[in-house]
Amino acid sequence: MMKKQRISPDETKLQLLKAGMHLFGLQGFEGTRTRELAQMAGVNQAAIPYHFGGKEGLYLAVARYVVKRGSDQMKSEVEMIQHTLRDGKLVKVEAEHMLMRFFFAFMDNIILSEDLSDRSRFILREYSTPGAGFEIIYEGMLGKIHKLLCVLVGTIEGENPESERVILKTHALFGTVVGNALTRNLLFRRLDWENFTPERIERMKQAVAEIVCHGLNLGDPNKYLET
Amino acid sequence: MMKKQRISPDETKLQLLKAGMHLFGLQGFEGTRTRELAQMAGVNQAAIPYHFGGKEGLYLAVARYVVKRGSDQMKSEVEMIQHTLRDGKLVKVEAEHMLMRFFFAFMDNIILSEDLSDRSRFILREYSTPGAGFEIIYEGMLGKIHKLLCVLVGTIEGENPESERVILKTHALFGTVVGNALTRNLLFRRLDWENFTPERIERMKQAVAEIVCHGLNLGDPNKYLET
DNA sequence: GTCTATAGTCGGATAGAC
DNA sequence: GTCTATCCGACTATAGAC
Repeated sequence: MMKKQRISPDETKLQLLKAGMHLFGLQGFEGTRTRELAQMAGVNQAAIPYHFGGKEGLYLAVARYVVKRGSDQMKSEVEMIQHTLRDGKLVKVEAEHMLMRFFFAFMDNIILSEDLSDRSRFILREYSTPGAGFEIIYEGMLGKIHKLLCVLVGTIEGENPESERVILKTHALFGTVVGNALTRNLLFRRLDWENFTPERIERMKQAVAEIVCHGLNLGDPNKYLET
Repeated sequence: MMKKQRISPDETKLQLLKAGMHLFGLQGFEGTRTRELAQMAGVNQAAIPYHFGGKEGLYLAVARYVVKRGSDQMKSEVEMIQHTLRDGKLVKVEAEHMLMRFFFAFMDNIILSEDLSDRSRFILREYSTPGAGFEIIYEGMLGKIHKLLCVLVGTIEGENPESERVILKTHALFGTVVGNALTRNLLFRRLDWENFTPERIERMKQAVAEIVCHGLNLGDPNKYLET
């Protein structure tokens, strides 16, 4: 007993993945030093080239890790929807509830733990620098979620879920949710917040729900489009 | 005549600002090399420390340049709204039209020229890395726009424009617009687009207008919130 | 597998001629 | 003000002992 504390190889990799998710998300790829990563992970700097083939290898591994954790988290929501779809019995009223449930689950997931906050920052950064990382996240997660949402919106509106119209509308709707995460710093400034809390998220959900359910009740949209 | 082509100091600075807006927006601060910046600007690498005190000085100057150009562009819309507000005669129906006009102008501005595309990329990046640059953009532009939108939404809903409820709702609404820019790569993948065109933007406006005007027509939002 | 030490590269700022 | 050349610090990857 009491022999030198030495973590397992798997633990070394895991700690590096966590550190990478955090630091890459905050500072970007070039803005993050391998020494920082190693220090935060509590491992040696040389462990990065050894285990991941280099800094870039670690970055891509982090992207896959983010996808894996995100998929696990949304799994129950996604499976419920897919199950109903497979039965071919998805009707409007169910689609409505599933859409809202999904949005709310997404908002909870975006925010409510440090790990999740790291994940959302990492993903946000991928939006602005599409590359191999975005590819991994799109293929593994984002694309699937988006398609699923389009199925729900298409069902609600009685239209082809892969039509341009439904995709654009779904994307705009999704913006009400992801915008809260992507532009969180703007929101924080406006409300003098320094973080999200469960109570605040409930009030954000209320606002999102109102928009999704009936926008601003302005009547025929076309009257604004005839410019 | 025909003496050695030598650009003016102002031109040197301008070219560096343009190159900075483009490259910083695409690659981030650390991801961009001063040699790249100088080459794209067609000037000498040593001109960066000379004119801007260093790479970081150039970055902040770019942030101010982005604010200036953005303010100029939105000036007519903003002034029209402010003018009406000063007269104290803003009524619901006008607020509705102004809100939509503003959203549409914003969408046009986000997208429709290379310069604008560079600007929006630069701003997007600031969202994910708040720092001195975000400060400049918030103080000079984003905050003002957000407050103005809240006034419009508050007027439409007959509520205090600076109440948390109105701010959250405005932010969610604004998400339908900015989301199209922030998550453009997701949208492009889903629709097999490689860029925006005026026609595509018109169809995006249609989708945004529908959401803003009446969401998905789902009835009482509270029925989804009682979890 | 992990560690220390270091090699090798690169990038930003500077010096100084023009 | 602009240019070339260069310095100096910082970073990643590697070598090699344990």
